Amino acid sequence: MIKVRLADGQILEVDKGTSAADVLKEGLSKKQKKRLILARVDGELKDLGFRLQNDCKLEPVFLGDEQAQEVLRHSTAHLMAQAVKELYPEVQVAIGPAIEQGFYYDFNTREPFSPEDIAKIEKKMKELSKKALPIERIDMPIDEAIAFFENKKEPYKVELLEDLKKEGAETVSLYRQGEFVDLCRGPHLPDTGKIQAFKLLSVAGAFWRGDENREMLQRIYGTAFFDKKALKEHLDRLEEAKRRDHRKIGKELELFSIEESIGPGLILWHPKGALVRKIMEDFWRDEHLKRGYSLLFTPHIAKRELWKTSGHLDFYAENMYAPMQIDEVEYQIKPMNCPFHIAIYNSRKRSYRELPLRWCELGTVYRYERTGTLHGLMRVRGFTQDDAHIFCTPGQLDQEIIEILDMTLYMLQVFGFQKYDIYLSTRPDKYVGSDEHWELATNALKRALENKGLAYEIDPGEGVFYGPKIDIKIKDCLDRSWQCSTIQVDFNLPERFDVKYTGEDGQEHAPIMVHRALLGSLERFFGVLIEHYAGAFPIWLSPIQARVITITDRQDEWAKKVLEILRSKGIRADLDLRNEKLGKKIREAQLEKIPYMLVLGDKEVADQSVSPRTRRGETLDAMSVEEFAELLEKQAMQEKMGGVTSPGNSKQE
RNA sequence: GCCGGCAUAGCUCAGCUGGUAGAGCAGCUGAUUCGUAAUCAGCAGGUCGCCGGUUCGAGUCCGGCUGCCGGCUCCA
Repeated sequence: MIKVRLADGQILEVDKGTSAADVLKEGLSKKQKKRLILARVDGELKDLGFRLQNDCKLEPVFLGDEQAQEVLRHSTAHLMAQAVKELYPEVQVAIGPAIEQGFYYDFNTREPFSPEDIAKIEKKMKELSKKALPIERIDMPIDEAIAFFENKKEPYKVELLEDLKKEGAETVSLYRQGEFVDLCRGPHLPDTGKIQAFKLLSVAGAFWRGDENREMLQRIYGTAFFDKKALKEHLDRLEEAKRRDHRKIGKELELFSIEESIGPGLILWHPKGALVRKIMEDFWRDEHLKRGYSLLFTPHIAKRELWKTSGHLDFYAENMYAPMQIDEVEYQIKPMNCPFHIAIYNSRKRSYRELPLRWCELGTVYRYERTGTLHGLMRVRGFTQDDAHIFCTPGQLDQEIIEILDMTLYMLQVFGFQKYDIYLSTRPDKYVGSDEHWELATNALKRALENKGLAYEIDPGEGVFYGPKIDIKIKDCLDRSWQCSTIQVDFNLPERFDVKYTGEDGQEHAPIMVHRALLGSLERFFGVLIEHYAGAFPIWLSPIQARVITITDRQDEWAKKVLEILRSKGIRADLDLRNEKLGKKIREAQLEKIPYMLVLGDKEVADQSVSPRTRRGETLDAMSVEEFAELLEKQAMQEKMGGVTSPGNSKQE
C-alpha cells in the first residue's frame, strides 16, 4: 500500500501500481471525468494511466490547464503523424515535438506536401479526432523497440533509439493510437477526441537533426489549443503580425527599401526612415556623451594584415567580403569595429589613470550572410552597429557592466520595450583566456544582473570563444526573439593586439575589454520598432509630427505661416495645400500615421488658430500655434521620460 | 547554402486548358473651393524579373540564372 495525498489534503491508501486515473476519477461527476486529461504527480504531468509506485501527491489536470497545453500540442503532433501515415503509408516519420506556439512533425517524403495535401491531412486529423481513439503507453525493452521500428521501416526512429541505447537507456516508451505507434517520452492526452481546436499552418524543409549535411525532411507546422476561441485568437494574432510586418509597413510608409539593382541585404534608407534614424542616432549619441563615452569614427576598410592579427581571417573569413588590391596591398571591408578602436587605444601608451575608457561608434559593417538567412531589416549584409568598447581594469569591471546594463534598460524603455529575455552565456568548449579570467568575467556579468534584480537564463557553453556574454532579446509581434543588446567580455583581442596600460605599480597590465551594443544594429532595431508600433511611431520618433491641412485655398497663406512657426520651434511638420477635399487629406495623413493633423479653415484663419486632430481620430478644440507646439513637446517629453506608448492609430484599417 | 513556393504598370492584384496584356490606387491635365478616413472627367504608363529552349505562335509549357516569401542552418 502507498499513501496518496490529494489536492484537498485528503490522504488515501491505495495498492501500489494503481493507475492515477482510478484514484482521480473517484468522486468526479461524469462531466468532470470527461474533462480529466492528465495527472499531476508530485508536480509533474503524467498520463492518466500512470501507475503509482510510491507515496506521492496527486492532482487532476483538466482540459484547459495551461501547463497541459504543451501536452495537447505534442498529442496533436502525433495525431498529425497518424493522419499522414494513414494517407501516405510510405512516408517515414522523424520527430514531432511541441514548440512555443504549437508543434511540428518532420517527415521524409518522396514528393513534398502540397497545400492540398495539408488540407487532406487536416481533414483526416478531424476524422481521427472524432473517433476518440485511446492513446496508450507501451513500455518496451530498447532492443525490442529497435526491432519493432526496423520492421516498420522507420529508419529515423531506429537511429534515435540507437542513440538512446548508446546513452544507456534500457527501456523506452511507445505510444499507440489506433494503428499508429510512435516512440515518445510522453505524457499524452488519454484519447484523440480531446484534440478539438487545431490548425496546420505551413510546410517547410528542415534538416534531419538540424544538420545541414543530412537529408532535408518536410516539416509541417501547426498549432493547437484547448478551445476554438483561443485558437481563433491565436490565428488573429498571426494575421495582425502580418499586417505589422516591417517590410510591408516600410514600403507603405516609404521608410526604406531593398533594391535588386543594389543587392540583397543592403538597405536604402528613404527620407522618412532616414529621419527616424537621425532621431535615434541623436538620442543615442547624447546619452553616450552624458555617460562618459567618447565618440569615434573609423574607416570601412583596412589592410588584410589587420584582420590576420585580429584573428578574423581564422574564424570569421567566410563572413567577410573578398579582399581588394590597392597599390599592391590587400584590403578588406570590416565585419566588426573592434580592431579600429584598439588601434586608437594603441596609438600611444595608456595609464591606469585614464581607465575606464569608453569609446563608442555607430559603425557600419558588412558581413556575408547566406542568401536564405536575409530577412528585411532584421538580417542584412550591411548594417550599423551601435558599438562601443570599454577598456578597464579588472577592479572596474563590475561597475562598468552595471552601468552598461543600466543604460541598456534605460534606452530600451525609452524606445518603448519593457519585455525582453536575458541570457548569460558561459564558457564554451573551445576558448581562449585563462580560467581565472573567465571566472572573473562571468561572475562580474552575473553580479551585475543580480545587482539590477534582473531575471536571466544561463546558456551554458554558448559564450563566444573569446569571453562570456549577456544577450538581451526583444520579442517582436510574431513572438520571434531578436537579439539586439549584447555585452561581451573579450580576452582575445587585447592579447592579439598586445593592448596594455601602465598600472600604479609602473608595470604593464592587460586591460579588460568589454564589447557592447545596446540596440544591436540600427537596421534591426528599426525593424523591431516598426513592428512594435505598427508604423505609428511615438511622437518623439515620428518623422512627421504634424501635418498642416487646409480646407480651401483661402487658408494657404495662414497655413504657410503655421508651418514656418512650427518648424522654427523644431517641430517636424509638413503641409498639404492640395486641391482635395478635407476628408481625403485626413485619410491620407491618417494612413501615413502622422500623430497630429492641423485643420485650417476660414474660422482658424480668422482667429489665427489651428484645430488639431489626432491620428486616433479625436478632434481637439482650436488653439494657437504656440499652444499646440507646447502640447506636442510636452507629450513627446512624456513619452521619452516614461517610455509610454503614444496614441496609437485609429482602429479603422 | 538547403527544401518548397512566388516574380505581370510606381503600389495591390486579374489574365481559364499557349493565339502577342487588364482593373483599382498612385502620377499627369482639367473641372470642382469643399469642415475631420477616398469629388468628377480625361490622359499617360508594361521588351509580363533576366537568358535560353519547345512551338506556326509563349505572360502562359520546359531548363538555367537573379531576386523575394515560408522554414532549416547561421547570426547584430
